[in-house]
Amino acid sequence: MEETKKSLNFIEHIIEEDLEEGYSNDALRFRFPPEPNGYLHLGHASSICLNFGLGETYNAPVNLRFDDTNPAKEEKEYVDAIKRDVEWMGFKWDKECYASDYFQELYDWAVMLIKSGKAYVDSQSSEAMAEQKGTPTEPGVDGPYRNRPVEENLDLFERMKNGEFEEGKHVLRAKIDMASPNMLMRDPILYRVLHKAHHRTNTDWCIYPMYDWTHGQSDYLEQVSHSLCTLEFLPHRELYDWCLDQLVSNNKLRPKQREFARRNLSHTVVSKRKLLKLVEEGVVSGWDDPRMPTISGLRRRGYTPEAIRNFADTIGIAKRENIVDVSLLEFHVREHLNKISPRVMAVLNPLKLVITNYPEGQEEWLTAENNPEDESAGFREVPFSRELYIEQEDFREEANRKFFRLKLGGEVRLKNGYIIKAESCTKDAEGNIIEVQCTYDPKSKSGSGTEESLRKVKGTLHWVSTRHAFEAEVRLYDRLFNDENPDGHKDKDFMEFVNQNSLNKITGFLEPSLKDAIVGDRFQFQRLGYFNVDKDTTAEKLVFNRTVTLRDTWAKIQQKN
RNA sequence: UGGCCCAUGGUGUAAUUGGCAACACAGCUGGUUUUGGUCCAGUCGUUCUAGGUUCGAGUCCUAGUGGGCCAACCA
Repeated sequence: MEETKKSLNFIEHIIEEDLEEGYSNDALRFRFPPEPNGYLHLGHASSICLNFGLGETYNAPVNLRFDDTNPAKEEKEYVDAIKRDVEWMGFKWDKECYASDYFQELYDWAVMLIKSGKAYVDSQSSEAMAEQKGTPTEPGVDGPYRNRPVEENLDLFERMKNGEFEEGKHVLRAKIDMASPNMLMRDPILYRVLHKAHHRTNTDWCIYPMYDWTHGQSDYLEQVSHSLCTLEFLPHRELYDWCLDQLVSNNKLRPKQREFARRNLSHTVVSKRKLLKLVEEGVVSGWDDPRMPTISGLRRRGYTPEAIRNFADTIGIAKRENIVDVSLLEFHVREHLNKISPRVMAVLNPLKLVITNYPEGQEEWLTAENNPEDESAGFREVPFSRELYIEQEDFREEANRKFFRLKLGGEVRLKNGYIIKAESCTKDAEGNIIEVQCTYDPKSKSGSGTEESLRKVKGTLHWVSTRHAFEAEVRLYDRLFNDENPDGHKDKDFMEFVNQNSLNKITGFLEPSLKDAIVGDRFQFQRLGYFNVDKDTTAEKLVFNRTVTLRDTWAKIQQKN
């Protein structure tokens, strides 16, 4: 099969260039390096697809590396959740790595740095150091400890490691240039004292390396060829390279850091800090609340890994600011779910429909196609009887020609069943329609092949038999934020845009075949949308999440009028 | 009042590296359809501005404009 030439993103161009300039394909290695301080979200999904995707196209290994240098924020719970999410996405990492595995090397390298006069122990307060650091427009000035003798630095650093000092008393700083136009080069802190247990090294260490003294070295130790991160790390690149300069040897590969723009999604936030706030303030039920843009939330909502990967591939990667429209994500779930979801009938806003010429007490089982997109999906039987539920929105006493549904005197087909005609309706004291009476054409049965069954009527309705249907909880979701860019307002906090009606729990009436559904099962409720079974399901009650609605042209027509 | 990064339709990304601006989504029109779904066809619309180099510029240069990042013992 001729494959159309795929266009490359700018990262792939860089790699192609490296390959042309003599990089061996065997030297390619990537990594996905999350900090285990929260759950992965759609932004991470993009990065995962980028790195692991590169691994697949170049047949190169990809490490999963936990950037765990801050025990104050990191937990094993997050490590486990991250591994689960990456696996669910369908990717296999080569090595499972931890920055904390390199603490000894990092310490040794720091000692080496001190010995060569390129690092010193600073004993000032953080305020004093901040003051000397200057501002983006003004150079910094040297601090009083900058020229501390090597022996004294060595002694103090060792005692920091031995736990002789409390937090904040001393730090180890690189000696670079307090006047550099790049703030990060103004003698960055390399090590700080933290008397906290680490989820892996426990209390073995009480000094912890900073990000900049860890990331490049970790890449180097793992021989990662291309270290990809988001744009806000661009200013760190100079420091990344400075750190590598201190320790790379000629016969080993020198990693390259390259930066891409993080993906923003409209009507949501993708920042661990902000997602954490939604969880802590109880706006959502947890990190895996189906409204969350986390991978675990999307999974619970009924999204498939394929949908997310296709989405990530479609939006690609670049260097400019962006807000990707959620409709693109929704397109990809629908596209996949349409292919794989069995069709079923469920009524969410029931209106009783009585077929007056259908014998009382009679029932029959009609044959229904499971998935018109998949011949192998087969057929099932659905029960039909005199009393049915249809959707309230599917009946009007009067309506114009654009309304393809049931109206008095009008005809409609009941999906997989008969053509019916509405004759009358009953109202309660407030004037609400509570029942519709209709007649059916016994010869019009679907699939019977009779002349009547072949008749074209404009509308087809889904339905359930009142006697056979069973109740289930159905959770309908709306976007979590009313604003397209909730954290894009300087004067307003993103929390102000939280949609108060993002969750609507209702009771639905489902066809009996659904009784055996188990957690995670996905269905298309015909004419309504895609739904999956939520983990809150119990032996007594099934709970469904609406993953996404079907495309709804009728809703658009109505909006216009 | 500094340094760095970025600028292509409503959205996201491409453009054989200087050679006919393309793909997907969204929107709109129509067709098919026992899901107002799917599918099919059509349509809409773009290189931030001003100069320059060139036979030729989205691509290179200069200036401007707009947006972003940088002053955590976070990553």
